[in-house]
Amino acid sequence: MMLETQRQLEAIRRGTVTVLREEELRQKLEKSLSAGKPLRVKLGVDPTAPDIHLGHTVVLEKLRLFQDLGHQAVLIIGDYTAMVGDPSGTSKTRPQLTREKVLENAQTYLEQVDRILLLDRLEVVYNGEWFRSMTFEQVLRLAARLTVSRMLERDDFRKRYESESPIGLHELLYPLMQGYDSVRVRSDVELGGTDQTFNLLVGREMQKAEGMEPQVCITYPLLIGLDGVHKMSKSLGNTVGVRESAREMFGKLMSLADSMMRMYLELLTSLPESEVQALLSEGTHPREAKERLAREIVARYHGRAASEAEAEEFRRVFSRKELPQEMPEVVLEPGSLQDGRIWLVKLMHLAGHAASHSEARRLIEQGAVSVDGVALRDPQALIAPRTGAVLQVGKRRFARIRSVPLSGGTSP
RNA sequence: GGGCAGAUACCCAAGUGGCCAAAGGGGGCAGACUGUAAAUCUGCUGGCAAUGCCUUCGGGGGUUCAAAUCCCUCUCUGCCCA
Repeated sequence: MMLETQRQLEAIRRGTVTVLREEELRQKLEKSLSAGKPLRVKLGVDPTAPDIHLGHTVVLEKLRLFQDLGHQAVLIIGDYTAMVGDPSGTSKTRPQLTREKVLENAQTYLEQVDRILLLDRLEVVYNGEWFRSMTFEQVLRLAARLTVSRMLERDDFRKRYESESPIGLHELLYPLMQGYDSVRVRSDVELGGTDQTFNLLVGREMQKAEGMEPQVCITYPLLIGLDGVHKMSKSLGNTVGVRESAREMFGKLMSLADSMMRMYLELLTSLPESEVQALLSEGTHPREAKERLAREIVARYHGRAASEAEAEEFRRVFSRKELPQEMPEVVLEPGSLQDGRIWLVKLMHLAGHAASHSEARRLIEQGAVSVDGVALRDPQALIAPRTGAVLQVGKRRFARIRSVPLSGGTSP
């Protein structure tokens, strides 16, 4: 029993920033094991965006770890908290989502976590279940449990206050709501990113106030995004979404800064520590290590075969500078041609490789555009498209041209 | 409720009658160099078959030959007083 407790503790400790408090966790684990009663491990998510990215998956992976250890994972869908928008770590008020939007997002959210969590053993709860029917009196009583100065101690609020940017009154309620969730689901453990520390601690206080044994709070680092500087976040555009194609995922991961590799390997792959060490050692070329990392992560969402295929494709296109195996087609209707020719700028726009004609022009002037490997630098250029010709814009945007003959004709 | 300050492009921010499609920085894109890494250097970064034209400086209205810039009004934000 002692050994099992120790084993679980070690598994849980991996990758954490803080376990608060570790001694309580040990006791809870011991009690749980001897009574044969799994711990209730809470993770709250706000379905504010329909797409989840690797940054979100860090804690989800950890919740899965608890499932694997035999504990009860409780996923709270914050349909009500999403209507507030977690102020943690942000410098502005988040948009308040409508209930319909939130529920819609929640649905897609569950579809996406299915790759990570064991859904059949997951307890899913919406916090609207208890917030919806709360009376104003109850809200007031809850609100009396925290002070304004406590809130203003927080970096995020203080900065906003000092920079004279707005803080909505409702935002102050957020930690309270999250904390109350812990009371309602009687959580033994709550997981979150380091930015959640305050919210998690409020959970402890709320539970104590209700005479419950307080939850253990476990925090994990925030995954740094592709820019290598800021946390992964959709508004910063530095994300890898779990629903992106294998190709996109692979490419994005390969362009990761070297300094990010350790973090990604440790938080997103299940490679044993010894292998992680080997990959990061002098003996391994960073490109090799990164490729391994990319393969591991892509395999998680697209399967081994797709992941291997993508690795090969990547070597082909970027190391050997050959053409991709397959690429999107741009179909030219007869009507889009004049005297059998088309304006290059228009072709790029049609292929979706330039948002506007102006942008296409700029790209051409910058030498980013080629057809069949021949660079074209004249924005006025008209080209006679040959079916099968390859349009390339920049290093990574390709399209194969297909010219549709006049009706009745046969393909050349 | 009263007084004051403010809202500029993806973000921050300059501009206070024509020389403004709007300085600078960030971000992004492209080129060089590479390992589609980082760092660095260079260019671009509203739209339009384009030495010109059109739309854009919180919304609406006005003054003027001409408005991001002046006036009125509305909306939103912050500060001070109560």
